[in-house]
Amino acid sequence: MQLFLSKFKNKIDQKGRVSIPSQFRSILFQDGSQKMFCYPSLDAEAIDAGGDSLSREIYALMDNLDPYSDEKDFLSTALFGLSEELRIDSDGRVILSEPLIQHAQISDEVIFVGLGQKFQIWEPDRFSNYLQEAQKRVKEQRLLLSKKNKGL
Amino acid sequence: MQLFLSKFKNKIDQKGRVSIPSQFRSILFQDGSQKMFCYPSLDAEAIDAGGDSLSREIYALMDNLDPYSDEKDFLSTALFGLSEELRIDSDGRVILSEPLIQHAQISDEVIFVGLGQKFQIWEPDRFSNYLQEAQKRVKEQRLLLSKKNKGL
DNA sequence: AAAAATACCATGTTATCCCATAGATACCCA
DNA sequence: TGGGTATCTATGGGATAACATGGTATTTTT
Repeated sequence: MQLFLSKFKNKIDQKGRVSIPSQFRSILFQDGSQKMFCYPSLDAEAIDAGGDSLSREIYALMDNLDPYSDEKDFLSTALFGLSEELRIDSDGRVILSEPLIQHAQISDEVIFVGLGQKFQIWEPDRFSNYLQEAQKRVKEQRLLLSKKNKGL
Repeated sequence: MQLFLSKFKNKIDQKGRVSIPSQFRSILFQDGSQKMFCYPSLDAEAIDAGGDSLSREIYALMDNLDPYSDEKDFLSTALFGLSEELRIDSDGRVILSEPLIQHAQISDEVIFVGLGQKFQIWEPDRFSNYLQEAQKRVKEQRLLLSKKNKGL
C-alpha cells in the first residue's frame, strides 16, 4: 500500500481551484476513482483527506453501529453530513467547499501534509504553529523516555 | 453503492418548489424512478428521504414484524401513513407536502444532509443546533472510537 | 371557473472542460 | 560531461455546460 508522505504548498486560484500534489494524486487514482474524500478534521483546524480506502474505513465504522440508535444518528450526521467527495478535474485540481475552507481558515494557499494512509490540508501559518507545538511535545516526551530508555 | 454525502442549502420558491441537490438527484435516479420517498423523521424535527432502496428497506423492516402485533400496527401507521413519494419534476424539483413542512418547521430555505443510505431535510437553524449537539456527542464518544479506529 | 399541478422557458452563477505557459525535472545523445 | 530537448507539474484564462431559481403558459383536478 502506498503512503501519503511529505508536504507540499500549493496556491488556490480565483476560481477556488487547488492542484493536488501529483504524488498524492497518483495514490488517489490507484483505485480508479476521480474523487478526493474529505471532512473537517475532528481535532485540528485542518481538512482530513484521502482516497477510497479512507472512505471505506469510515463507512465500515458506521456499519458496525446499531442502525436505530441515537449514537448512529449523531455520528452519521457529523460524519456523512460533513464529508464530501470532491471531484478531481482533468488537470488534477479540486474546489474546496466553503464549510471546509471555513473550518481550516484557508485563504489563498494551502499545505498538503502526508500522514500515511491519509493526508491533511492546512492554512500555512496554522500548520507551522501546529508543527512547532508538535515538535515541542516530542522533545518533552523524549526527555521522559530517555530517562527510562537510554537507547532512544 | 452510492451514498448520500455532504450538505446543501436550497431555497423554496413561492410555489413551494425546492431543487434536490444534483448529487442526491443522480443517486435517486439510479434506480430509474422519478420519485423521492420521504416521511417525517421519527426522532428529529426533520424529513427523512431517499430513493427506492430506502423504501424497500422499510418494507423489509415491516415484514419482519409479527403481522398481528400492536407493534406492527403502530409502526405501519407511523411510517407508511405518513410516507409520501414525491414526484421529481423535469428540473429536478419537488414540492414538499404541508404535513412534512409542519413537522420540520420549514419556511423558505432547507438544508439537505447526507446520511449515507438516506438523507434528511432540515430548517437551517434547527439543523445547526442539531449539528452542534451531534458534534458534542461525537467528541465525547471519540475515545472509544480512537482505540478501535486509528484512521479517524 | 378556480386552484393546483405540471410543462416549458429564461437567467445568473458556478463548475467543468480545454488549452496555454512557465518553471522544474528527467532524458538523451553527441 | 554538457547542452539541448522533451516531459511533467502547477497555475492561469476563455469557452462551455450544468445547476439553482424565477417566471409564464398549459394542463389537470375538483
